[in-house]
Order: sequence, then structure tokens, then C-alpha cells
Amino acid sequence: MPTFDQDRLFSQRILDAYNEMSRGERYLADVLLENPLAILDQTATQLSERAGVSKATTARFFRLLGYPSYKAAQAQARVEGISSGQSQYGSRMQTFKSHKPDLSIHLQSEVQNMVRTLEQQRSDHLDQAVQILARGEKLWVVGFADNYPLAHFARAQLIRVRPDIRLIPLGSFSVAEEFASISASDAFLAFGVLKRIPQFRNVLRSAIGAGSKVVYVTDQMSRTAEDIATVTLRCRTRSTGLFDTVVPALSLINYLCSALAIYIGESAMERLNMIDEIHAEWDDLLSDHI
Amino acid sequence: MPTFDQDRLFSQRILDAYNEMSRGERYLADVLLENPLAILDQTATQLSERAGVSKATTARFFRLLGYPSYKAAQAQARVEGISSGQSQYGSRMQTFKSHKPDLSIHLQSEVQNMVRTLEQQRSDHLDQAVQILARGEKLWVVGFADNYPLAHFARAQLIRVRPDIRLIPLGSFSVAEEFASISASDAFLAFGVLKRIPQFRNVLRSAIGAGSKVVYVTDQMSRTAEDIATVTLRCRTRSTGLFDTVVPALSLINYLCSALAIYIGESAMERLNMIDEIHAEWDDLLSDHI
DNA sequence: ATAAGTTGTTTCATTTTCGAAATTTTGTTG
DNA sequence: CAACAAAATTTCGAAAATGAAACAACTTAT
Repeated sequence: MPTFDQDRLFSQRILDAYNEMSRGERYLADVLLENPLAILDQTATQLSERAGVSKATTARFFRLLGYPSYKAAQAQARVEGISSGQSQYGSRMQTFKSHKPDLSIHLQSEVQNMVRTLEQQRSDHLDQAVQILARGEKLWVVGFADNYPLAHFARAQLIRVRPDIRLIPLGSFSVAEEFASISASDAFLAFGVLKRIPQFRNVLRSAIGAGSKVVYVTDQMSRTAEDIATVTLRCRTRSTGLFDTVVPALSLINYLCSALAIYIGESAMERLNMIDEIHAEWDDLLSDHI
Repeated sequence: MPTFDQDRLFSQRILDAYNEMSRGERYLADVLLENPLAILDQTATQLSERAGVSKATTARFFRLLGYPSYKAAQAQARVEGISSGQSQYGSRMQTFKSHKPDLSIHLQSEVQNMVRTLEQQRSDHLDQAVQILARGEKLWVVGFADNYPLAHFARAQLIRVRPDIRLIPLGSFSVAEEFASISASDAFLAFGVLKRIPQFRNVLRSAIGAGSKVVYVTDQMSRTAEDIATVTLRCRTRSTGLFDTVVPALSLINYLCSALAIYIGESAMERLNMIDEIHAEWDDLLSDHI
């Protein structure tokens, strides 16, 4: 009889149990992680059909996750939707009490997250993302709070491949003012991994409202957001460490940028070479490679 | 009987089949993706033990992947190992001409870099690094150019664990002026992965000159730098993509921050909880995780 | 060359997983 | 409040997965 842990979020339960799941359970987990809203409006039967498993498996699945029944899980999910996030660190810290974290376990979890993140990307979505990044007249890269480093990093790579990349937020400039220059032919690369602030959603809504295309990189806990994004790419973030990880997201950026350069082709290559030349002329880099 | 597709790389086969794998098969897949070299030097029996499955499962696993036997897979992997090792350092742009990059190859290379990076860390160096980060009165996080996102990211995590973290460079403030407040009891976390500019070295020299301790995260190409750092942690950066990767560096930061929090212990925990509470009070985060 | 030891594969009984159908629960309508 | 309908859960037998042990192929040591 599994304990019914009131305080753990639905998606978290799935991710925590994911490693040990059987095949059918994994299919269900994938469906629910892909579209966390499903549990709210879909019946267990519909869910079963979508995952390609029997109703019996679905019923068992929710008991495995520690809910007494599907109904209970549904009810719990509805409550979670309203109440805000609970203490994230407290429970995890307990695990470590007076230990130092094991590097090999850290490694294993990072690798698993990366494998599952990249493995689950639909190649048509990736293609679409690359096209959007390539075709946008201007390309806005958006990342607030925790996502700012990701955005910054993405911008640093993208600017090597194509011109007209703008970072949001930029310094202390007012976002709204900067934002007035959106056009329908622009593209967005938006990072909403883990922490998302209200302003982030506002920005994306405006972007979509203006007719821009949006590539949205997020985690598996966020709700599906067609009103906010043209393509959504989800990353695994659940980590054994104290903090969640954005390593898979970073790796995805790497891939997208490489793919973009190749998609753009000759002009990207020229640009890369030009940048090298400028660096050489300025002689601004330390060359202490051995 | 599955066909024996000569031309598909070993890791690629695993990824192709990953979705449909049974539990035990997935355990094996995870082990092999984390350490693809295992197939070369490990026996099937050892592999079984590492994955926690029976020898029978391992034998079946390789047949599932389309190899006639384990031996055959091993032989095939050896051939691939030689041929793929050579093209590694060729002109990267040529490699891609008119192709789109393969996600599974990208994944493989990222995983490889991460595994090698984390495995090669000496645990005494890591311990020393954590101590330095914990004991510094102020903690300066340094990262110019490409390293700025890394520094920014590290700061974002560290500030959750301990106070008095300063980022360099910060906005457009003059580094020198900010820097006047170094003291011998301060600590530095410096990122010099890939691109390093002269100012970076100047900062570190001043830091060491002032008697501060410096944790230096860099790549494998930089020269050994005792005059610049107290502890040096090296990361693999060579990637199959168009750009070098800082994924391993990011993962290392993750580990260090977790380790630091646990090392600091109770006060870090209190700090984390306090941050949670403040977020809750301000209600500034979107809670769309259902 | 033969015995002893490994290593990989196969067999077979056991356990786990799974779906169809029966059963129960829940909700709705006359 | 029946009577029905739909949804969720449980039952139960079939199929899949798995590990222990037998077996076969190879190496090594004597």
C-alpha cells in the first residue's frame, strides 16, 4: 500500500517513478508529461486510448503513483492548479543530510535527463523550430530570471549565425518600450524552463498577438500553451541534486544553433568566418591553448 | 528476424529502439549510452551486472538491436570506434555540407563529453573547490564574453545558498573600480571556458595577488595556471556540432552548487526556505505546473 | 591434449505486465 | 427513485519479460 503523499505535484510523481516504470506505464507517463492538462479534462478511458493501453493499465498506473484512484488524482491535480508551488528544497535536502552528493549519481541523472529530452523531441517540431529561427526578420530571444542565462547563451551562439538578434530583457530597459518594434515577420525564441514570471507570459502573448512565430523551450511541468507558442520543445529538468537542471535545455540550444547554421547554409558560414577574422584582427583573445 | 543494418551506429540503434524498450532493456540502454566504450572492454556478464539484469536479458538485448550476437556487436563497435575517431577533428563545416545534423550523434557527443568531464574530476579538487566557495567572505563570480552566461547561471544558483555573491563583469560598471574591494579572505569562481580575453587573466592575477582563493573552471586547451588559480577544474568542450559545448561545465556547476549547499548545511537550508517564502509572499511566479 | 575456467547463448519455469470482459461506482434522466 | 448510461475499477487468463540454470563455445593452464 503506497503512501499518499499530499504534497508532491502530479508531474513530479510521474518523473520520480519514471525510471522504474513498465512499458505501458511509460506510454501513459509520456502522454501526461506531454500534456499535463489532459488529466483535468480527459476521462481515464480517453487517456488509455491516447496512450494505446488498456483501461486496466491506466487504473493501475494512478495507484502506482500513490493516488487512491483516478478520480482522486484528478481532484488533486485541480487543487494544485490553483495553489502555488510548495517548498521545493526542504524535502530534497533531507535526502542528503550530512552526506556529500555522489558525483556518479549526479552524472547518471544528468545523462538520463539529456537522453530522454533529446530522444523525445519530434523531428518535425525541431525542423519547424529551425525554420522559424531562420526566417524571422528580427529574432527576439526571451528569458527572464533563471532563464536569462539560457537566453544569453542562445543569443551568443545565434549572433554568430545570423544578424538581428535581440535579447529580452536587456539591461534595465523597459521591456514594453523595446517591444513596440515587434512585427509579424519576427521570430521568438523563448525560454520558460522552471521559474516563469507573469511578464514572461505577457511578452509571449504580445508576440503571438502580433503574428510572430514563437519557439518555446520549457520543462515538462508547464501546461501546454498553444496560445503562447508556435512550437513547444520540452526538456527534462528533474534532478537528483538540490536544484533542477537546465543542462538538457542548453544541449538543445546547441543542437538548434548547429542545425540553424546548416539550414541557413553559405551565409551563416561566411558570417562565422567573418567573426573569426575580426577576432584575429583585434587580437582580443588569449591563445594559451597549451 | 530483425535485419542486420551494417551502417547504423551503435548508439543510434539504441536510441531508435529506446521508446519501445522493456524495463530491463532500458536499464541496459542507459548504461550503454552513458558509457559507450563499455561495450569494447566489458564482458556481457559485467554489463549485465552493471545494469542489474540477468545475462539472458543482455543476450536478448543485442539481438533486439539487430546484432546477431554480443560478440558481433562488440566487433562492429570496434570498427566504428576507429572510423569515427578520425573524422572528429576534420573541418567541421565540411562535415555538414547540405545535411541536417543528426540528433542522436549530437546526443552521443554531449553525453560523452559530460561523462568524461565528470569522471576525470579528482574528488579532492572538488572538495577543495567546495570549501573555497563556502569559506570566502565574499564570493566573486567571474565570466567574460562566452563565459558570462555560465557565470550568471552559477551566480543565480549560488545566491540561493549563501550571501555576498558578486558577478563580474556587472552591467557596464568598470571592473577595476568594483574590484578595489577584494580582500584576502574572498573567494573566486572564475569561468574561462573556450574564449578568454586578456581582462580575464588580469582579474585572476589581481585576485591571486590579493591572496584570495580561486576556483578556475576551464577547458582542456588552457595551459596549467597555478599563478592564476588555486583549484583548476577542466571540462571537455569538443563537440560534433558546429560550436563547442559548455554543457559539461554547466553540469559541473550544478554539482558544485548542490555540494556546496550540503557542505554549508543548515544555514543554506534556511536560506532556501526563506527564498521560497519570499516568492510565495510576492506571488511572483507562474504556477502553471499541473 | 585434457581439465578447468570463462563467457555467451538457450531453455524453461516463474513473475510481471497487460487487456478483455465482468463488476462496481458514479452520474443522469425520466 | 428507479432505470439507464458512462466511467472507473477489479478479475482473470493470456502474453511478455525475466532470471536461474543448463548448455555450448572458447581460453587458459597444466
